[in-house]
Amino acid sequence: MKTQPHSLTVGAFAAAAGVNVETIRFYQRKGLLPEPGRVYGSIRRYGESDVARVKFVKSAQRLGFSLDEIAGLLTLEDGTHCHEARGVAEQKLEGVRAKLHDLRRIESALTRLVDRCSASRGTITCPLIAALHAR
Amino acid sequence: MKTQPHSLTVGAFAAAAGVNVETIRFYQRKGLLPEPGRVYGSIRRYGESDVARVKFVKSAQRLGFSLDEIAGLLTLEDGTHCHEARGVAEQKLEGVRAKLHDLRRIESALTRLVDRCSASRGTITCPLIAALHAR
DNA sequence: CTTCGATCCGTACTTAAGTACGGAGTCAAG
DNA sequence: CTTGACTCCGTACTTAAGTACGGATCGAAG
Repeated sequence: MKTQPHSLTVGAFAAAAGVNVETIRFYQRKGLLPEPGRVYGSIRRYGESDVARVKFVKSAQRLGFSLDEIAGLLTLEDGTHCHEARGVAEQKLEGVRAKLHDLRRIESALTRLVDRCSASRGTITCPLIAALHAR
Repeated sequence: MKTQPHSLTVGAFAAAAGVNVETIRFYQRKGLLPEPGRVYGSIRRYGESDVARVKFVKSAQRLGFSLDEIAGLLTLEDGTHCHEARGVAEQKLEGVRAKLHDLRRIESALTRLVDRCSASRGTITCPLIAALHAR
Protein backbone atom coordinates (compact mmCIF):
# COMPACT_ATOMS: atom_id res chain seq x y z
CA MET A 1 0.00 0.00 0.00
CA LYS A 2 1.32 3.35 -0.90
CA THR A 3 -1.78 5.35 -1.71
CA GLN A 4 -3.07 7.13 1.34
CA PRO A 5 -6.18 8.96 0.24
CA HIS A 6 -4.73 12.46 0.49
CA SER A 7 -1.04 12.21 0.92
CA LEU A 8 0.39 14.34 -1.86
CA THR A 9 1.60 17.91 -1.65
CA VAL A 10 1.22 20.04 -4.77
CA GLY A 11 4.78 19.38 -5.74
CA ALA A 12 4.44 15.62 -5.58
CA PHE A 13 1.00 15.81 -7.14
CA ALA A 14 2.18 17.86 -10.09
CA ALA A 15 5.11 15.52 -10.62
CA ALA A 16 2.83 12.48 -10.47
CA ALA A 17 0.48 14.02 -13.02
CA GLY A 18 3.35 15.14 -15.21
CA VAL A 19 2.57 18.83 -15.12
CA ASN A 20 3.90 22.03 -13.67
CA VAL A 21 2.82 23.12 -10.19
CA GLU A 22 1.54 26.35 -11.67
CA THR A 23 -0.70 24.37 -13.96
CA ILE A 24 -2.38 22.82 -10.94
CA ARG A 25 -3.13 26.21 -9.50
CA PHE A 26 -4.34 27.34 -12.89
CA TYR A 27 -6.75 24.39 -13.16
CA GLN A 28 -8.05 25.10 -9.70
CA ARG A 29 -8.84 28.66 -10.64
CA LYS A 30 -10.58 27.35 -13.77
CA GLY A 31 -12.64 24.95 -11.72
CA LEU A 32 -11.20 21.90 -13.45
CA LEU A 33 -9.84 20.65 -10.20
CA PRO A 34 -11.61 20.97 -6.85
CA GLU A 35 -9.81 22.99 -4.20
CA PRO A 36 -8.94 20.32 -1.67
CA GLY A 37 -9.46 21.03 1.99
CA ARG A 38 -6.23 21.45 3.89
CA VAL A 39 -6.25 18.32 5.93
CA TYR A 40 -3.35 18.69 8.30
CA GLY A 41 -2.92 22.46 8.44
CA SER A 42 -2.76 25.16 5.86
CA ILE A 43 -1.20 23.17 3.05
CA ARG A 44 -3.26 21.38 0.45
CA ARG A 45 -3.10 17.63 0.03
CA TYR A 46 -4.06 15.65 -3.04
CA GLY A 47 -4.96 12.05 -3.79
CA GLU A 48 -4.80 9.56 -6.63
CA SER A 49 -8.16 10.58 -8.02
CA ASP A 50 -6.81 14.09 -8.54
CA VAL A 51 -3.89 12.66 -10.46
CA ALA A 52 -6.27 10.69 -12.66
CA ARG A 53 -8.31 13.78 -13.25
CA VAL A 54 -5.37 15.85 -14.42
CA LYS A 55 -4.17 13.03 -16.64
CA PHE A 56 -7.61 12.90 -18.16
CA VAL A 57 -7.50 16.61 -18.85
CA LYS A 58 -4.17 16.23 -20.58
CA SER A 59 -5.32 13.31 -22.68
CA ALA A 60 -8.45 15.08 -23.74
CA GLN A 61 -6.41 18.12 -24.66
CA ARG A 62 -4.23 16.06 -26.95
CA LEU A 63 -7.43 15.07 -28.71
CA GLY A 64 -8.30 18.66 -29.45
CA PHE A 65 -10.71 19.41 -26.64
CA SER A 66 -10.44 22.85 -25.09
CA LEU A 67 -10.31 23.25 -21.32
CA ASP A 68 -13.86 24.54 -21.41
CA GLU A 69 -15.08 21.48 -23.24
CA ILE A 70 -13.17 19.26 -20.86
CA ALA A 71 -14.77 21.04 -17.94
CA GLY A 72 -18.06 20.13 -19.59
CA LEU A 73 -17.08 16.49 -19.91
CA LEU A 74 -16.02 16.44 -16.28
CA THR A 75 -19.23 17.88 -14.94
CA LEU A 76 -21.01 15.17 -16.91
CA GLU A 77 -19.38 12.59 -14.77
CA ASP A 78 -19.19 14.55 -11.55
CA GLY A 79 -22.83 14.63 -11.85
CA THR A 80 -25.88 14.23 -9.87
CA HIS A 81 -27.60 16.05 -12.77
CA CYS A 82 -27.68 12.82 -14.67
CA HIS A 83 -30.77 13.76 -16.55
CA GLU A 84 -29.58 16.97 -18.16
CA ALA A 85 -26.19 15.40 -18.59
CA ARG A 86 -27.50 12.84 -20.99
CA GLY A 87 -28.29 15.28 -23.76
CA VAL A 88 -24.93 16.91 -23.46
CA ALA A 89 -23.20 13.56 -23.51
CA GLU A 90 -25.02 12.64 -26.69
CA GLN A 91 -23.83 15.82 -28.36
CA LYS A 92 -20.28 15.24 -27.26
CA LEU A 93 -20.54 11.73 -28.61
CA GLU A 94 -21.38 13.06 -32.02
CA GLY A 95 -18.31 15.27 -31.98
CA VAL A 96 -16.16 12.43 -30.78
CA ARG A 97 -17.39 10.19 -33.58
CA ALA A 98 -16.61 12.86 -36.15
CA LYS A 99 -13.11 13.06 -34.77
CA LEU A 100 -12.75 9.31 -34.88
CA HIS A 101 -13.80 9.37 -38.50
CA ASP A 102 -11.24 11.99 -39.48
CA LEU A 103 -8.50 10.34 -37.48
CA ARG A 104 -9.13 7.01 -39.15
CA ARG A 105 -8.80 8.66 -42.50
CA ILE A 106 -5.55 10.28 -41.51
CA GLU A 107 -4.33 6.97 -40.21
CA SER A 108 -5.02 5.17 -43.43
CA ALA A 109 -3.64 8.04 -45.47
CA LEU A 110 -0.42 7.90 -43.50
CA THR A 111 -0.28 4.15 -43.81
CA ARG A 112 -0.76 4.42 -47.55
CA LEU A 113 1.87 7.13 -47.69
CA VAL A 114 4.38 4.95 -45.91
CA ASP A 115 3.63 1.94 -48.09
CA ARG A 116 3.71 3.97 -51.24
CA CYS A 117 6.97 5.62 -50.32
CA SER A 118 8.68 2.35 -49.71
CA ALA A 119 7.45 0.77 -52.90
CA SER A 120 6.75 3.17 -55.72
CA ARG A 121 8.57 6.02 -57.27
CA GLY A 122 6.89 8.84 -59.06
CA THR A 123 3.42 10.14 -58.58
CA ILE A 124 2.38 10.53 -54.97
CA THR A 125 -0.79 12.49 -54.89
CA CYS A 126 -1.42 13.79 -51.45
CA PRO A 127 -3.29 11.01 -49.68
CA LEU A 128 -3.64 13.19 -46.62
CA ILE A 129 -5.56 16.04 -48.08
CA ALA A 130 -7.44 13.64 -50.29
CA ALA A 131 -8.46 11.69 -47.20
CA LEU A 132 -10.30 14.56 -45.62
CA HIS A 133 -11.34 16.09 -48.90
CA ALA A 134 -13.36 13.10 -49.96
CA ARG A 135 -16.22 13.44 -47.54
CA MET B 1 -17.73 23.07 -64.90
CA LYS B 2 -17.20 25.79 -62.39
CA THR B 3 -13.68 25.26 -61.16
CA GLN B 4 -11.22 27.26 -63.17
CA PRO B 5 -7.79 26.40 -61.82
CA HIS B 6 -7.11 29.79 -60.19
CA SER B 7 -10.28 31.76 -60.15
CA LEU B 8 -10.76 32.73 -56.50
CA THR B 9 -9.83 36.00 -54.85
CA VAL B 10 -8.84 35.86 -51.19
CA GLY B 11 -12.30 36.84 -50.13
CA ALA B 12 -14.00 34.09 -52.08
CA PHE B 13 -11.26 31.67 -51.13
CA ALA B 14 -11.57 32.38 -47.42
CA ALA B 15 -15.34 32.03 -47.63
CA ALA B 16 -15.03 28.74 -49.50
CA ALA B 17 -12.63 27.39 -46.91
CA GLY B 18 -14.73 28.69 -44.05
CA VAL B 19 -12.11 30.92 -42.51
CA ASN B 20 -11.30 34.57 -42.08
CA VAL B 21 -9.30 36.38 -44.78
CA GLU B 22 -6.72 37.28 -42.17
CA THR B 23 -6.28 33.62 -41.42
CA ILE B 24 -5.27 33.03 -45.02
CA ARG B 25 -2.61 35.69 -44.81
CA PHE B 26 -1.50 34.26 -41.51
CA TYR B 27 -1.13 30.78 -42.99
CA GLN B 28 0.86 32.18 -45.87
CA ARG B 29 3.28 33.82 -43.49
CA LYS B 30 3.54 30.53 -41.62
CA GLY B 31 4.31 28.69 -44.82
CA LEU B 32 1.22 26.49 -44.54
CA LEU B 33 -0.09 27.86 -47.76
CA PRO B 34 2.03 28.71 -50.80
CA GLU B 35 2.02 32.33 -51.91
CA PRO B 36 0.24 32.10 -55.23
CA GLY B 37 1.63 34.04 -58.15
CA ARG B 38 -0.54 36.96 -59.15
CA VAL B 39 -1.86 35.69 -62.39
CA TYR B 40 -3.73 38.59 -63.86
CA GLY B 41 -2.13 41.52 -62.13
CA SER B 42 -1.20 42.32 -58.60
CA ILE B 43 -3.98 40.45 -56.90
CA ARG B 44 -3.63 36.86 -55.78
CA ARG B 45 -5.82 34.11 -57.13
CA TYR B 46 -6.52 30.75 -55.54
CA GLY B 47 -7.82 27.39 -56.68
CA GLU B 48 -9.70 24.40 -55.34
CA SER B 49 -6.58 22.68 -54.12
CA ASP B 50 -5.89 25.62 -51.85
CA VAL B 51 -9.36 25.28 -50.41
CA ALA B 52 -8.76 21.59 -49.75
CA ARG B 53 -5.49 22.41 -48.08
CA VAL B 54 -7.01 24.91 -45.66
CA LYS B 55 -9.85 22.52 -44.87
CA PHE B 56 -7.29 19.87 -44.10
CA VAL B 57 -5.49 22.24 -41.75
CA LYS B 58 -8.73 22.94 -39.94
CA SER B 59 -9.66 19.28 -39.63
CA ALA B 60 -6.25 18.38 -38.35
CA GLN B 61 -6.46 21.18 -35.82
CA ARG B 62 -9.70 19.83 -34.46
CA LEU B 63 -7.85 16.60 -33.85
CA GLY B 64 -5.32 18.33 -31.67
CA PHE B 65 -2.47 18.86 -34.13
CA SER B 66 -0.64 22.16 -33.85
CA LEU B 67 0.02 24.25 -36.93
CA ASP B 68 3.65 23.22 -36.76
CA GLU B 69 2.75 19.54 -36.76
CA ILE B 70 0.34 20.11 -39.59
CA ALA B 71 3.05 21.85 -41.56
CA GLY B 72 5.06 18.69 -41.01
CA LEU B 73 2.24 16.50 -42.30
CA LEU B 74 1.86 18.72 -45.32
CA THR B 75 5.49 18.63 -46.32
CA LEU B 76 5.21 14.86 -46.10
CA GLU B 77 2.78 14.91 -48.95
CA ASP B 78 4.13 17.91 -50.82
CA GLY B 79 7.13 15.85 -51.05
CA THR B 80 9.77 14.86 -53.38
CA HIS B 81 11.72 13.88 -50.25
CA CYS B 82 9.78 10.67 -50.10
CA HIS B 83 12.60 8.84 -48.48
CA GLU B 84 13.11 10.98 -45.41
CA ALA B 85 9.39 11.47 -45.25
CA ARG B 86 8.77 7.84 -44.57
CA GLY B 87 10.32 7.86 -41.12
CA VAL B 88 8.46 10.96 -40.13
CA ALA B 89 5.21 9.48 -41.37
CA GLU B 90 5.77 6.39 -39.29
CA GLN B 91 6.25 8.49 -36.19
CA LYS B 92 3.14 10.50 -36.90
CA LEU B 93 1.29 7.25 -37.38
CA GLU B 94 2.19 6.17 -33.89
CA GLY B 95 0.85 9.41 -32.47
CA VAL B 96 -2.30 9.09 -34.53
CA ARG B 97 -2.88 5.57 -33.30
CA ALA B 98 -2.47 6.67 -29.71
CA LYS B 99 -5.06 9.33 -30.31
CA LEU B 100 -7.39 6.83 -31.88
CA HIS B 101 -7.02 4.62 -28.87
CA ASP B 102 -7.88 7.39 -26.42
CA LEU B 103 -10.76 8.63 -28.53
CA ARG B 104 -12.26 5.17 -28.69
CA ARG B 105 -12.10 4.96 -24.95
CA ILE B 106 -13.80 8.30 -24.60
CA GLU B 107 -16.42 7.21 -27.08
CA SER B 108 -17.28 4.07 -25.22
CA ALA B 109 -17.16 5.90 -21.92
CA LEU B 110 -19.65 8.45 -23.22
CA THR B 111 -21.84 5.73 -24.64
CA ARG B 112 -21.81 3.93 -21.33
CA LEU B 113 -22.58 7.20 -19.58
CA VAL B 114 -25.58 7.82 -21.77
CA ASP B 115 -26.89 4.27 -21.35
CA ARG B 116 -26.31 4.29 -17.67
CA CYS B 117 -28.02 7.64 -17.25
CA SER B 118 -31.11 6.50 -19.03
CA ALA B 119 -31.39 3.24 -17.15
CA SER B 120 -29.96 3.25 -13.67
CA ARG B 121 -30.22 5.54 -10.72
CA GLY B 122 -27.58 5.85 -8.10
CA THR B 123 -23.90 5.16 -8.40
CA ILE B 124 -22.30 6.52 -11.52
CA THR B 125 -18.60 6.26 -11.16
CA CYS B 126 -16.87 8.39 -13.69
CA PRO B 127 -16.53 6.23 -16.78
CA LEU B 128 -14.59 8.99 -18.52
CA ILE B 129 -11.68 9.28 -16.20
CA ALA B 130 -11.75 5.56 -15.67
CA ALA B 131 -11.50 5.08 -19.42
CA LEU B 132 -8.21 6.84 -19.71
CA HIS B 133 -7.04 5.83 -16.29
CA ALA B 134 -7.14 2.14 -17.03
CA ARG B 135 -4.21 1.93 -19.40
C1' DC C 1 -11.92 58.18 -65.87
C1' DT C 2 -14.08 58.38 -61.53
C1' DT C 3 -15.64 55.62 -57.84
C1' DC C 4 -16.42 52.27 -54.42
C1' DG C 5 -15.72 47.93 -52.66
C1' DA C 6 -11.95 44.44 -52.34
C1' DT C 7 -7.05 43.52 -51.76
C1' DC C 8 -2.52 44.42 -49.78
C1' DC C 9 0.56 45.03 -46.08
C1' DG C 10 2.45 46.09 -41.71
C1' DT C 11 1.43 46.51 -37.18
C1' DA C 12 -1.21 46.03 -33.08
C1' DC C 13 -4.64 43.71 -30.29
C1' DT C 14 -7.00 39.39 -28.36
C1' DT C 15 -7.84 34.76 -26.32
C1' DA C 16 -6.50 30.35 -24.48
C1' DA C 17 -3.37 27.99 -21.92
C1' DG C 18 0.02 28.09 -19.46
C1' DT C 19 4.79 29.84 -16.98
C1' DA C 20 7.47 32.74 -14.21
C1' DC C 21 8.24 35.82 -10.19
C1' DG C 22 8.59 37.38 -5.64
C1' DG C 23 7.37 38.09 -1.07
C1' DA C 24 5.14 35.95 2.87
C1' DG C 25 3.78 31.83 5.40
C1' DT C 26 4.61 26.78 6.76
C1' DC C 27 6.83 22.67 8.34
C1' DA C 28 10.03 18.96 9.17
C1' DA C 29 15.04 18.17 10.37
C1' DG C 30 18.80 19.39 12.72
C1' DC D 1 13.79 27.22 17.68
C1' DT D 2 16.20 28.23 13.62
C1' DT D 3 16.84 27.21 8.81
C1' DG D 4 16.13 25.77 4.15
C1' DA D 5 12.93 23.82 1.09
C1' DC D 6 8.31 23.87 -0.06
C1' DT D 7 3.76 26.14 -0.36
C1' DC D 8 0.66 30.08 -1.07
C1' DC D 9 -1.07 33.90 -3.60
C1' DG D 10 -1.42 37.67 -6.63
C1' DT D 11 0.32 39.56 -10.55
C1' DA D 12 2.88 39.71 -14.73
C1' DC D 13 4.96 37.54 -18.71
C1' DT D 14 4.89 34.13 -22.78
C1' DT D 15 3.40 31.38 -26.81
C1' DA D 16 0.20 29.83 -30.30
C1' DA D 17 -3.26 31.05 -33.20
C1' DG D 18 -5.66 34.07 -34.79
C1' DT D 19 -8.36 39.04 -35.43
C1' DA D 20 -8.66 43.78 -36.09
C1' DC D 21 -7.09 48.30 -38.05
C1' DG D 22 -6.02 51.62 -41.35
C1' DG D 23 -3.89 53.73 -45.05
C1' DA D 24 -2.48 52.73 -49.83
C1' DT D 25 -3.62 50.14 -54.30
C1' DC D 26 -6.33 47.68 -57.51
C1' DG D 27 -9.86 46.86 -60.73
C1' DA D 28 -14.59 46.18 -62.43
C1' DA D 29 -18.91 49.04 -63.26
C1' DG D 30 -21.00 53.05 -64.32
